[in-house]
Amino acid sequence: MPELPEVETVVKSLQREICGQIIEKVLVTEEMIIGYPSDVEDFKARLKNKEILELRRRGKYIVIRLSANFLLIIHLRMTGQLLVKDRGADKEKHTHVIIEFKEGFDLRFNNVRKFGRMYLVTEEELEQAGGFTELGPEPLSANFDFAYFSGLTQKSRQKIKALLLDQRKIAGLGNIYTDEALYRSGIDPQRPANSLTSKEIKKLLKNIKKVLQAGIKYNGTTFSDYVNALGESGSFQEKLLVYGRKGESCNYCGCNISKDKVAGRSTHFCPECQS
DNA sequence: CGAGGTACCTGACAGC
DNA sequence: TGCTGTCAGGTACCTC
Repeated sequence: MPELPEVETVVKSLQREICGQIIEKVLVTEEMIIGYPSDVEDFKARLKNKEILELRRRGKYIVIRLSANFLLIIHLRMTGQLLVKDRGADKEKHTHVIIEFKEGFDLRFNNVRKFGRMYLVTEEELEQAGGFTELGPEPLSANFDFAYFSGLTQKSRQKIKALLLDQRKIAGLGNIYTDEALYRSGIDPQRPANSLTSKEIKKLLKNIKKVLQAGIKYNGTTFSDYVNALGESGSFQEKLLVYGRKGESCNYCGCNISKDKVAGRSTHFCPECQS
């Protein structure tokens, strides 16, 4: 479900609700959600009485900084939701973890497909494990610039779509925003990365940033599951030019938008503008 | 290194 | 109504 703009929106909405809260109790009804520590009782015990200090995003990860140097790191994968709920609210069918705050409300982790994960580590543990070094730069940061991106593309024969989806190279792009950025740049998703001209690289770089910023501005893209921490949908789906528009006409040339498998993912593109 | 496949899970939807 | 197959915003892991 969520890519960078959706995760960013969740973090922002959550920040306002849970900063400064103290954790009283944690309920875990689906143990596979807890990626670390391996003992769920440790997970629960470590969280007890910790204060929520700060929230941030790294790629598609949500990073919650807690007191005593702990970090609660969450990946929503396809269908994860983090929701602020009243203590008495009905537990939904796919609520797998509930973090109860002393003030009387909860943070609940819903996840239909159970792919999402929560990791509770100390700063030291994270560092020992190599931290987030496996993740590429943030696409909206100044580090993600022409020099970096052209170096990346020029030394790879990968299909450009596969490269954009590779979190070790760029952290945060997913299937929707990749298709949108490639379409807006007029680049065939199948092109080998090292076949892009310098002009195309510039254009793609600019459009990656633009499409992500627009996604954030419209609070993300909601097709089915994605909502922010208050249960509110995003609206960027209304601005999509190719994703989910198979058979509809291209805004520029009028021909039908196609959908094919590229790099193992369903890929939407205009066969005319992106040839 | 790159490509392609499988697996993890559940639900929605199309077609019969 | 119900069965079957396909697909889904992500990623890890395997083989060729």
